[in-house]
Amino acid sequence: YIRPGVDVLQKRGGLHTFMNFHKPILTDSGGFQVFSLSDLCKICENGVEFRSHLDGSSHFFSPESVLDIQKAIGSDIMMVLDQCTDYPIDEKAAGEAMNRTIEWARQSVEYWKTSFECEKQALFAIVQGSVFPDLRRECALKLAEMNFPGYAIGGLSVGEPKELYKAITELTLGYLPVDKPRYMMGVGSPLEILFAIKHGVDMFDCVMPTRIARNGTLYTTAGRINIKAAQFAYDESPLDRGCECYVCKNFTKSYLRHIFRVGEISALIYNTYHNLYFMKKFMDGIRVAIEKDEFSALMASWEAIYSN
RNA sequence: GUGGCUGUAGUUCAAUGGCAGAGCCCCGGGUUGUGGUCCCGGUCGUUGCGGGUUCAAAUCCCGUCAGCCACC
Repeated sequence: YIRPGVDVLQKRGGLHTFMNFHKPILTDSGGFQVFSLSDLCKICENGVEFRSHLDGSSHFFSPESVLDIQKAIGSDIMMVLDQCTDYPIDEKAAGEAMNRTIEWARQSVEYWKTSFECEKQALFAIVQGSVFPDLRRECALKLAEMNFPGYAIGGLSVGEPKELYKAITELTLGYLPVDKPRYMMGVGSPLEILFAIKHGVDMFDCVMPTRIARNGTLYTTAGRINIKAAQFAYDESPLDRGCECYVCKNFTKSYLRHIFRVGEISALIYNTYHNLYFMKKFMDGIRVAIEKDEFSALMASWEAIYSN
């Protein structure tokens, strides 16, 4: 919306053509940007006022307008506008954000059903309610009544304790329809993904693999490594002996450490590529294990390697 | 040859007589609904060298060495 702009994406034939990516694309509504860029946003009953970080211009997003944008750019799975809350937050404020999220979801699904080709572009709802079980239950049940094509759990992994995160995830999943995709937003680490899948989550998205890659941390089948570490200065082995990706087949840790430290752009690309390759293989491994009924064993083996 | 300026952490620089500090670098950790940002913690000193004054010197004095500038 801000850059390159809806008009560019539309004239270039939508996201799939623009990116030459011909698989399903999920787009977020901007609800999380409201949360993470809260200094530039003001929330009211009808939507959110957003100030561009590029030129300071003011824009207003409503539940309907964010769907218009996602429609125009050709999203396959659109997300409703929601209100993500910070942690910690008191129950009253969390309840207000939840009620607003529910009301916006109601408006969203109404607009979607009347103005969209529903078979072509799906719309997912987002459960809020912070760490309060009563709020999570109420939100999940009310959204479930609206019969969305899929449901997301939002507002987690924003700083709450690990045990609270686990309890709320499990509880919320229990109130969402099992015949619809259940999507955990913004998660996460390998172990968090395993935990979530164990309890029924079907979809994820997360910046973690790419962000930590850009900052020098790589996933391997032997745990996380920090390529900046001095111990790799003379290391002639690949990032991960068990990995067949382009980076592992061609470069040593010593070289990857060097190009990262001197700021070579290629280092960011290689690191990112490797971590995404790892995640793909990680997820494929989970699918195979589930098919063979070996999920528990696989989870135990990863837990022995990763501590977070 | 003469005059002047400057020498402080790996580096760029603070500290004008009173516990020698900061940024960067370096070392370690973090990053949860994308942007290299950012956050947290840590190591590092014969204050060019030698003497002197002083209770106390990076600081004042003498000498010396090095770099730079100007002039001859």
